Amino acid sequence: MRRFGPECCDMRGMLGFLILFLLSKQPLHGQALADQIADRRGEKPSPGTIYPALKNLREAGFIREENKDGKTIVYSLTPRGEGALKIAKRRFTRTFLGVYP
Amino acid sequence: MRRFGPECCDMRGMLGFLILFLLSKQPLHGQALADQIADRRGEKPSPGTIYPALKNLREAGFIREENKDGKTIVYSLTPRGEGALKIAKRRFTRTFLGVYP
DNA sequence: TTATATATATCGGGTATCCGATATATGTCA
DNA sequence: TGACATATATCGGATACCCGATATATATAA
Repeated sequence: MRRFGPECCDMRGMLGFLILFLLSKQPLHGQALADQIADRRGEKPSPGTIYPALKNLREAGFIREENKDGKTIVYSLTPRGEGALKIAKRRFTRTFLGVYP
Repeated sequence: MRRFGPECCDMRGMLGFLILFLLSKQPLHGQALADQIADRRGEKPSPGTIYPALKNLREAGFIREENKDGKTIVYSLTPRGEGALKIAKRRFTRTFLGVYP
């Protein structure tokens, strides 16, 4: 099926970026994160999507488990994650300059 | 290798969107398009990337060959492509709201 | 306690996406 | 004319990305 960018159902590479951005505004646990993404995209990422993505970001040293409160795990950005986000945002802005109305 | 979004070397799905957006501002041929993308991203998409992407968009009815001038082929948006871009831009804006500084 | 709902985790698999290499055609310059 | 650069095109291959299904653990309710 022919797709392009944000019209299609998945993010194809932008999910990690979006997660970092959302966590930079507010520490969240996995499900709350998925809910916020659902609000934006219109479709909630599946568990098989969100948890591996969080794992990758954690292994990359970009996020950490802030609060393991019983069932939930709250994630927040590490200093390294903040740096990576800053670079990514700059690149994102340059790449998509003018797309915003 | 661990990557996320626009920090990595490819766009993973955003390329078609970016092409549509650039062509909506100005009809371009393949190489000029690749050069504009290079200006934004910092890296020029390879021929094996840009031409299949254009082919997909053309087969989807989003762009057409406007001017076949000797060696170059100038592409521009069709009405259908404009409609698709409009939807995609709305979705993009919602999804990445707040990312721009 | 038992049953149910929620949160996290992982694995297998499908596929879109992109690149490198290569090929063809056209234009340009000596 | 020949040599070379540019533009387009396609193919094979690699892999990143995401989903569906499933599993485990914890919390809550009956």
